[in-house]
Amino acid sequence: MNKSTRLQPTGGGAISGFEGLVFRPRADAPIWQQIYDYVLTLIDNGYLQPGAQLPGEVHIAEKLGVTRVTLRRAFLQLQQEGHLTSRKGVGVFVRSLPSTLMVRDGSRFSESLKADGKVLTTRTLHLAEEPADLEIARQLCIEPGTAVIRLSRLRCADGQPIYTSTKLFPARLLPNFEPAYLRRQSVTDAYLAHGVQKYRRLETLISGGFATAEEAALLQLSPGTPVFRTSSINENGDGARVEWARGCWLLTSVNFIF
Amino acid sequence: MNKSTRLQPTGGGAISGFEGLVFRPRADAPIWQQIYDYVLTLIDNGYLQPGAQLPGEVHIAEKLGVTRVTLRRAFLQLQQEGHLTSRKGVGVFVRSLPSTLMVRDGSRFSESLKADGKVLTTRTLHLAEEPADLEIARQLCIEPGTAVIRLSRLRCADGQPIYTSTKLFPARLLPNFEPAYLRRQSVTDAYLAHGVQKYRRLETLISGGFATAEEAALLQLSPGTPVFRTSSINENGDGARVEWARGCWLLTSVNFIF
DNA sequence: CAGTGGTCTAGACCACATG
DNA sequence: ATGTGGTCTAGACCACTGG
Repeated sequence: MNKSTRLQPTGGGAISGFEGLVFRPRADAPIWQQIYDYVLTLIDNGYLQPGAQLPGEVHIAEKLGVTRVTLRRAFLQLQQEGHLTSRKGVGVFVRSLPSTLMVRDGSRFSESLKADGKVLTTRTLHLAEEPADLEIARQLCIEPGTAVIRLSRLRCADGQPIYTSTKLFPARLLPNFEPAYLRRQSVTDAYLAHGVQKYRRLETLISGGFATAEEAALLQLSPGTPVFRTSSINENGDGARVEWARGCWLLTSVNFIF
Repeated sequence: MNKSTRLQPTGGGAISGFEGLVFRPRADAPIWQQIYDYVLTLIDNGYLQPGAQLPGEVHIAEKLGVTRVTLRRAFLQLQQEGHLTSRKGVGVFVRSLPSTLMVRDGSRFSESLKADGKVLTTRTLHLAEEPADLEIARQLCIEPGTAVIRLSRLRCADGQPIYTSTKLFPARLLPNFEPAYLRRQSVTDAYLAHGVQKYRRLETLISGGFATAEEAALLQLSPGTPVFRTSSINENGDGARVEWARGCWLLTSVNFIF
């Protein structure tokens, strides 16, 4: 904890519309941290609903009796933790954090994604064939240049983006992938249509990183927000590699269990 | 990527002592991001060695022709990614990122921690008996109040703190833990001394979070830096739970493989 | 066009660590 | 006593979005 700063807290007030909860700066902690706590409290207590837009920064800063710089220091942390999102020229919004999804391994993530009471939806961003580059070829144990199917998706829980994934399949093993998949946006369906009843997770790698601009846009985060990155490989019953998947997950809303 | 800002970049220069690499602000990206890149380059090229102290912020800011605020925006990101650490009243230092350790599961983390060529050291922070609280009792399947052994450690690679862990053992199963452990600071030794030859990982949970003040101090990070959190349980050959371990890892320097 | 967030400046005071 | 990082202010300009 960073101790600190003002001997005589001056400001005070409340975000317009939430006068029920007043902000009273103390002298024992940085003001931006107190604003951070204040906004979190507003969210936790339902004053700020998921998806709601906050008043403008200038307005809030004035109400709280601080500078925009100080306010934004608090917002920065809140954004990095996934509680807020901002869209330039538009506003700052509350990002409902899906109180952490449990992701069990053993099969594919998308299957084990069990969200208690949450509605999981899928958006297919990209689906096309392409030649395998060196990295893809290495992961799938095929020759570079071989045709592979690239599938990029965005998965949401209750409308909030949770993770994006890019999967790559050897086209030879799944020649009729597209129509089979598109019927219900289900990879499992596509597998079944090709007689792949069983597959097993060969290896899963979890690492940490920071959202790129594209990832941030998809997940409705600020660029630089910390994320999980996963990389996993599936084999079919014959021991052939049928899928290489990479995922990008919001750090604060997922638990992995193995 | 945030496009932006200055039409006429004014500043320019180099951090004192690294005149070999000059900082030339462009107009197509935020200055703080360019400083971020600049410092990363200095580190990558060996101008800034691990552990080295940077010149004062005022000095650097002046040299680069920016405000301290702008400089600190870059430093903030660098700290959150684990490249820099700062100690109040002392200075800013380069944190050598151990190019990501691989951590394989299946046994205990500490055993599978294979760092290519890195010297792994252990610092025992705390070792004592205590009564189990509700959470501990639940995790270890014992009665609340039963005696447990708490062991907190800090592990470093090449002197750089990588992760802290707190392990809890039922004292009944390991009555002679302390001397057996302390001989080589090895939990495995303590197990062997009690005839626990085999144990298996019952469950591992990986989540993301942000370093608390204590964690930050131990890991030499700034508070609020994103981290991995792990929680795992080990059983002995009889199916009894012998260990509940929680870990806190620097997000950017660890890969988990399962 | 007006309003929003993103960036930057130029100053200032503070707590802390060190010599 | 000095130098460090941590915090804060008051103002400004910009690019973007939407009506």
